[in-house]
Amino acid sequence: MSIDNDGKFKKANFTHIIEDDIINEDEMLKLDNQLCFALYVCSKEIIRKYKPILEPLGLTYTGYITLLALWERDEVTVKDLGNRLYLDSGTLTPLLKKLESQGYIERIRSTLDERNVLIKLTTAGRDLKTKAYRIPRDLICSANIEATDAKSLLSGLHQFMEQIIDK
Amino acid sequence: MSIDNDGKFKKANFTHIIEDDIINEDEMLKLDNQLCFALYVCSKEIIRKYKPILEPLGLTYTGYITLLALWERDEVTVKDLGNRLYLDSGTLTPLLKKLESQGYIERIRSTLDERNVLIKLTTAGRDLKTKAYRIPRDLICSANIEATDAKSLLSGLHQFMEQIIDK
DNA sequence: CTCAATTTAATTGTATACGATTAATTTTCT
DNA sequence: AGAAAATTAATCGTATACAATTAAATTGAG
Repeated sequence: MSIDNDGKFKKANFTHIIEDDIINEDEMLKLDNQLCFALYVCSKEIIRKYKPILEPLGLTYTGYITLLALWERDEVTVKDLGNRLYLDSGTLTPLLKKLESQGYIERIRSTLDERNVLIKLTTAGRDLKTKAYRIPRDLICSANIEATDAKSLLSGLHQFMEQIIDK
Repeated sequence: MSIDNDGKFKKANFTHIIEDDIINEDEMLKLDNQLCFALYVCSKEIIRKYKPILEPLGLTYTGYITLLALWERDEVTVKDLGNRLYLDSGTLTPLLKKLESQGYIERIRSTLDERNVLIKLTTAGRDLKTKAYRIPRDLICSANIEATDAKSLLSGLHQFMEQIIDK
């Protein structure tokens, strides 16, 4: 328990000691101190900036990251895709049906294990990657992102995710 | 334009020069290099961890951050709340109606300017703050978050948001 | 003073997102 | 082999989220 300037005990359940700072509980409830809120706003705002860039390709942000995953590894199950994208079948099934209707992927029930549906890029889906090369650049430009800041933030996030995921 | 080891020009539209690294466009399209995807996954996973903590109070994450905003500044318009939460009236109106039905807030059409609807905490809404004090601690605990990491990530995010918002 | 422009919240339509459940299939246990 | 358990994708219900539009009120220009 800590003792403040005038020598009185602080009530333990009203203070946290983090490094050198004492942060009281009112501070902890301020929006500016919410890590999750900052993450949430940041991701939403960037996704908004993706919108006009992805729109010419007929893609939403979720469709885009699904294709990113498939360009890395193709002919995978819905389950595998969900693990990589942190999405479940409730989200993926309608999304994949749309990408199929757009001609970017095929959904093929596996014959080896009929529980599995394999997701496979079509030629059009594979070819789309060529057009996608400009997307990261266009985003960095339109969102005014500094590459160095983005890189350090990204590595901080990866480290953080290691901590919190599956705990 | 850069020249590589064997003296040939690299195709400018296939390379980026960032600091000392040359990152080719295939790398740029990998999920692990997507800052937005990391933000998006991180915020979703943390919001998932909030769920069981907020559920006893009858709150969703959006309801929670709305109350956080109101505990800081009360009797505000929907517009003001939207500016602070980065949400528009399409999201807020139904959310605020629900918080009203739960007895946490009142929605009062302003008499000074009848376009405005003022959002005002009820006594129950103000009293809920006492129960909310434990939420940040509970989350940090259940999500296994290191306070020092969270603090540095948060400051990195605030700095980043300065860059990208309203550009 | 009056009409056009602006502002505000609500509404509508579309797209996510996830928990829970379901149906079909496969695996495991005995 | 055969029943129980586990796995997979799909479905259902609920909650976000946002762009675009609408309706009402206020402001501003002439």
